[in-house]
Amino acid sequence: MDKTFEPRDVEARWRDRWEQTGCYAPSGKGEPYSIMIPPPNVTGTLHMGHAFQHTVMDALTRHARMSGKDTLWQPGTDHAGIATQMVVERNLKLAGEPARLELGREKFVEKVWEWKQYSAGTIGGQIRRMGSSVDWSREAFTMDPSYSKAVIEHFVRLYDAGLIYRGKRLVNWDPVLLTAISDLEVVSEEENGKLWHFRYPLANGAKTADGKDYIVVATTRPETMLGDTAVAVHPDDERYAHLVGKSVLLPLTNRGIPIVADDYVDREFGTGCVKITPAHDFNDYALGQRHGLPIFNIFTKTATIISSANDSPIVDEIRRRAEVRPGVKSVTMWTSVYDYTLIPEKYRGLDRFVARRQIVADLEALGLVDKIDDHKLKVPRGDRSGAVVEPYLTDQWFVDLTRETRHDGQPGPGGLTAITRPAIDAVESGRIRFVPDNWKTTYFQWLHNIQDWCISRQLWWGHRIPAWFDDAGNVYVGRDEAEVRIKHGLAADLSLRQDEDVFDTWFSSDIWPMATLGWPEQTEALKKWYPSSVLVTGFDIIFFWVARMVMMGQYFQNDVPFREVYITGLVRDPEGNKMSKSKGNVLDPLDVVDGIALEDLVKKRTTGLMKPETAPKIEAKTRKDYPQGIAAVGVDALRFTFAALATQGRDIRFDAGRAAGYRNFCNKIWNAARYVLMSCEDQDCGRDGKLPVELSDADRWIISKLQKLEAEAAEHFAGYRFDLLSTALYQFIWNEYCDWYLELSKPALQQGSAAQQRGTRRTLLRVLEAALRLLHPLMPFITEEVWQRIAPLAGITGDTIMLQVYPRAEPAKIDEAAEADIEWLKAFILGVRQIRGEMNIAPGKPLPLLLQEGSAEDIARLARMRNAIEFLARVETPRVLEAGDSAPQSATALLGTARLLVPMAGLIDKDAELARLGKQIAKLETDVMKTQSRIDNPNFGKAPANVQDQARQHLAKLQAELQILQRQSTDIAAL
RNA sequence: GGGUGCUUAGCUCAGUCGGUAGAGCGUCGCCUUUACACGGCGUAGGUCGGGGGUUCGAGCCCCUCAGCACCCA
Repeated sequence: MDKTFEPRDVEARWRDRWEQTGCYAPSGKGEPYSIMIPPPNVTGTLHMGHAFQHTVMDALTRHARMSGKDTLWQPGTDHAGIATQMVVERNLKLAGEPARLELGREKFVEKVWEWKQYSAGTIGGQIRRMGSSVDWSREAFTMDPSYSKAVIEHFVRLYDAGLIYRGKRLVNWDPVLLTAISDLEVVSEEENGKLWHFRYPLANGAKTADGKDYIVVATTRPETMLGDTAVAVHPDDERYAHLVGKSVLLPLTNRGIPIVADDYVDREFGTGCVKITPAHDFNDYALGQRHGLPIFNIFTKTATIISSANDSPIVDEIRRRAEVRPGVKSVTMWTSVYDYTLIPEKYRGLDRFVARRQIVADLEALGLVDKIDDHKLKVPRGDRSGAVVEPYLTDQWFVDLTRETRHDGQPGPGGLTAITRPAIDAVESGRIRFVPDNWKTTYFQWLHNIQDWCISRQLWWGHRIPAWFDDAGNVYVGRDEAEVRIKHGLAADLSLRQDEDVFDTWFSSDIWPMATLGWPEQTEALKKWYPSSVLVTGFDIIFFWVARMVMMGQYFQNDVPFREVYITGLVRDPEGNKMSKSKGNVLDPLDVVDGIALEDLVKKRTTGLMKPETAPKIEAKTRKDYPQGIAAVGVDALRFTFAALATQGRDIRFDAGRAAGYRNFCNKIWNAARYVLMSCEDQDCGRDGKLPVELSDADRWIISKLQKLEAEAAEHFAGYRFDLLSTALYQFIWNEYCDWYLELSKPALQQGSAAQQRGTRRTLLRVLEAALRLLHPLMPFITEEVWQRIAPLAGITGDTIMLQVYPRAEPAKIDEAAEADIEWLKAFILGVRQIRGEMNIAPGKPLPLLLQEGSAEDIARLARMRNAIEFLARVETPRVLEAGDSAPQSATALLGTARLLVPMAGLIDKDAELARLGKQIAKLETDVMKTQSRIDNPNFGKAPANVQDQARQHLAKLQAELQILQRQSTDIAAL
């Protein structure tokens, strides 16, 4: 074996072999266990967050597999409609190729497919390199033909059940990407703006209470005034009560619009008068609905002012279905107006922000601007484009999630009953458990305030909506055009055109746990692995994805899609910022694995930026965070780092130093294995059991400790405590096995009998072999590599550690006596080391040593473990002092009630020993004081008896120790 | 405005049933001892965000204040 662990070689050796020999595929035996990968977007490459979650999933998968379960980790990728479409559009631009609209739909979609092949390949490569044991034979993609069929199927079934409707509604419109987006894709942040106060002249000679012939409305969006269809005041507002029912003359347009009363109006805000633009504001829309106001759309889909009859999607007058909804005061006939001639010519065709400036200027010229205040407001922007989102009236498809009964009046449950409530119930009833538990409140909160889900997107990349229109505007839904014609009895020559739009991506990934297993067919795989065992994902997609999978799983399979949801934290940069390409603080997990020079990292982070001007800042931060670049740590160390940082419900700051520390841990394991091999190869390791084997205290101690570790590992897997798991493994391997057991094995192998040597070798091998299996789910590569060499010597056969059984504790092997013996031994050796270390005595120099006031047990232990003590403490044979013996002046260490004495003659400086004792005495004195005052508390008698006893015993012990040290100090001082 | 977290050693974080605080990294000293310098041995470092309460006893439970983060409206 090499002297240092070289991860690259080892990883390369195993990852292909595991995959090719079918180790990743389900065994077909045992209890089913499955994890569905949250399909990464085919937008590029995996980031640290993926690597983290994949580490967790792979650990769970390997653990389940080793525990004998029929384990499936289902891989795949998501087409990620809008995100991927944007990536491809940008690539076309960078390559100087024709833009999307120039190419046309068919050619463009071909380009996206090319990109998908590339991106999925990159992602697959990354997943493979990380050692993730997914079943590649089942790899899925949300746009695969079979998957697409399932997407269509679930839409048609929901539609047929009256749970999907098409409606003209205000949606969040992205005027750059030209598509509707869902509420979840809008990010609102506070920005500095203005609050304009405009004077709207009263019509027909009406006057305000204080005699003015105008009222003042306040607005943050002056340009929308062209679409105003009312002014609203609060019904209880005395200032305006007499004006309700009267009209104002809308400036610039000279349209008369009514003054209405509605308690939506906040009397305290602005002037208490609000201009109402139902077509361009969600609140105004609702108000307009209540008051039967016309909806006057003034924008084209690129958010310029309409200028011709073809600009708006609203092409004819519509009549709102009479519908009673909560909050609707009256049912009114409701009319939408489209008439570009109502807009003064000078504004037609202007961009919304240009129009704003023009309108303010024109009102100013007319003396109608009352005042302009600075104002902070929440500006809604599309999370992809960053453009200000426009509430916009368009035809879209919705999933009903809010109605008790069907939207169309047919008998049957509505979405609230059929979809939303069962999803709430799945978690409320405990059939799905969130880990950590408190995420369920987030889940409930969203579901209790849910809106209908707009599932159509005006994109080209995605599943095209299976709806067809005839020339009369009738809509027919079916699995394909042929089915539609049959289902609705349409003539073969009736011309039908399919809806141009595609589904929201989440309206395809919502069936991921079912469709990847073959749904709608009730396949064997579906029967076996649905529900999946656990979903591992981030809290940021609880709404987008988790809740929606629960909805669809409950609806279609009448069962939850997963039994547990383990919510991971987000991986952040060293300062705690979210990692994002635009911030330039992303890390490629493989750059941590392979290492990267500072200059390369800077280059990687500053090329291809959306905003090239941010490059200097990004460069500075990168140089600050990683002044030496990043050292290669290998896959195992990176995985272990993620596990160690995976504390419950907390985001994790990635710390390259920590990863380097775990690389050292790998090296430690490697060298421990080297030592074990050197000690055991070509030796009698007690394998055949024919010759006598004798286990020492140390052997029984480490075996006992191993049992406790195994029990702990089981517990931590069950509780998803990968942080505690990794700490326990690290402690055991480094601080018990390497620091103590390996050292103890040295004297045993040098000086022990044949039977003792056999016992030691067997224990060295068996404990290491078990530790490797325990560690394997977190560190697959190094454990496999080492196991291949160790296992045969331990008498274990098998092709791979992957398919070995995960160690389980055997309580019978717990040996408290041996543990106590070794704890005593450690204390003994530490006492001597402490003196040696603090007195600066060379480590190799053998010391004389006396044991004073040792109990019978101390003396027996000393006799039994003398070899180990002499070897590890580097002492001459310790001499036991009898009761009457006088001791020379010595440096002292306490060992329970006994004392270890290192004679000072020629070794130890008087002052140094006094200083050392002084420190220990000071510490003991404060401890004594603390404990004493606790006992002296007059009410301490109320504490349970055992606690009192414990405290008194503790005090007595401290006092005894203190006394010994004080006496010692006085004696030495007197020299 | 509503909700969820967080604040513990220089840094990053554990801390289970309330019993008197731990780890890794870093610091400082000694050591090229035959598994490992990606190492060994030793050492220092804490008013557990502030205040109040419950309790024999609070990092942990309750109240309150401050700061930070995120989610929803």
